[in-house]
Amino acid sequence: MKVSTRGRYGVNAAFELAIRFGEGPVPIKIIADAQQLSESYLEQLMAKLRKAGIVSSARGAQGGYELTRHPGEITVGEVIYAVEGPMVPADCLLQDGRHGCVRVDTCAGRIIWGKIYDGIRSVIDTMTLADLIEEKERKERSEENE
Amino acid sequence: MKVSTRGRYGVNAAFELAIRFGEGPVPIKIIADAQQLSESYLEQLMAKLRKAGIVSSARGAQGGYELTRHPGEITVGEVIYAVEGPMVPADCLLQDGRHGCVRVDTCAGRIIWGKIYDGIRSVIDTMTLADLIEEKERKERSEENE
DNA sequence: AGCATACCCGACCTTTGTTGTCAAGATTGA
DNA sequence: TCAATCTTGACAACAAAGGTCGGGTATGCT
Repeated sequence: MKVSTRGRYGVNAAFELAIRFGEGPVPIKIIADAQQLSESYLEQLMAKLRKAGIVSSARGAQGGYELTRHPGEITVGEVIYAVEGPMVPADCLLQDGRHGCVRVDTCAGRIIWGKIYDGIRSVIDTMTLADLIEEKERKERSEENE
Repeated sequence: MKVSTRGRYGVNAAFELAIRFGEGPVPIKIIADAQQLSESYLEQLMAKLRKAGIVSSARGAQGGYELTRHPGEITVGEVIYAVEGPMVPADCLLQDGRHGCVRVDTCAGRIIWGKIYDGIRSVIDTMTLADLIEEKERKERSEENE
């Protein structure tokens, strides 16, 4: 039960872009350095974010990536969904309506996975990148007072 | 963000044992048939459950597996933990106290993963195998009335 | 022209999922 | 008691998916 590295790096990268929102395109190298991960891998994630319309890219010198919308309008869920697909703990929850699991009657776990799924979504679908920035700043302030 | 097959099969198997609690050892073949998965793979999961003290095993004819405690005293979380390790969405949440992530200050995701982790645990640590049985029976009753 | 940067693609390694093979222990029936 | 049979236990082999990296190409600024 892990968030894949895609999800983790993706959120971290989006967060980095959120901090720099409004400063123009940010090259991938900057993000990779800040988050200590390889440029090659990050590129693949940025491609997914671009295809999902979350970031835009600019080639050439002074190019890079930037968010297409204000950080307050992008939820963490959107980012995760873009890089690693739905945050559903078990595939049988995905199918529509009555045609879920082949063995609905014997699959006890569905009750559990459903509850977990609801819990996860209530977190990631309501929290935006702007909220993340705010929480981080609050945390830093409280640490200064120690 | 998936529960691995280990977790899913593990919970399903434990659930099957819970239904048969008190009837003596249940051979792995019965469980594998009921859940439609291979005996070989299930054996490996049962070995983990045994090492975790959740089930006991008896060899030879009339042997099999059974729960060591009443289904009401075994949480789903225990089972999942035994077969696939902690349900922590990101490893950096695991380390103790202040020594977590090497880059605590740059890791925005910790806020998110922490909230998700709390949500998941509140589900799986409170729900027991007996609760699962009860929920399933309730579901079946409501379907009869349709 | 030259440089900085995104973009595409393929190779490799690690982890997870899955199945099969053989050994070891316990019960049953003669 | 002995042998046949049922069952778990350990381990190896393989396939599939995810993660990681590097090289080469396209594009656009200066």
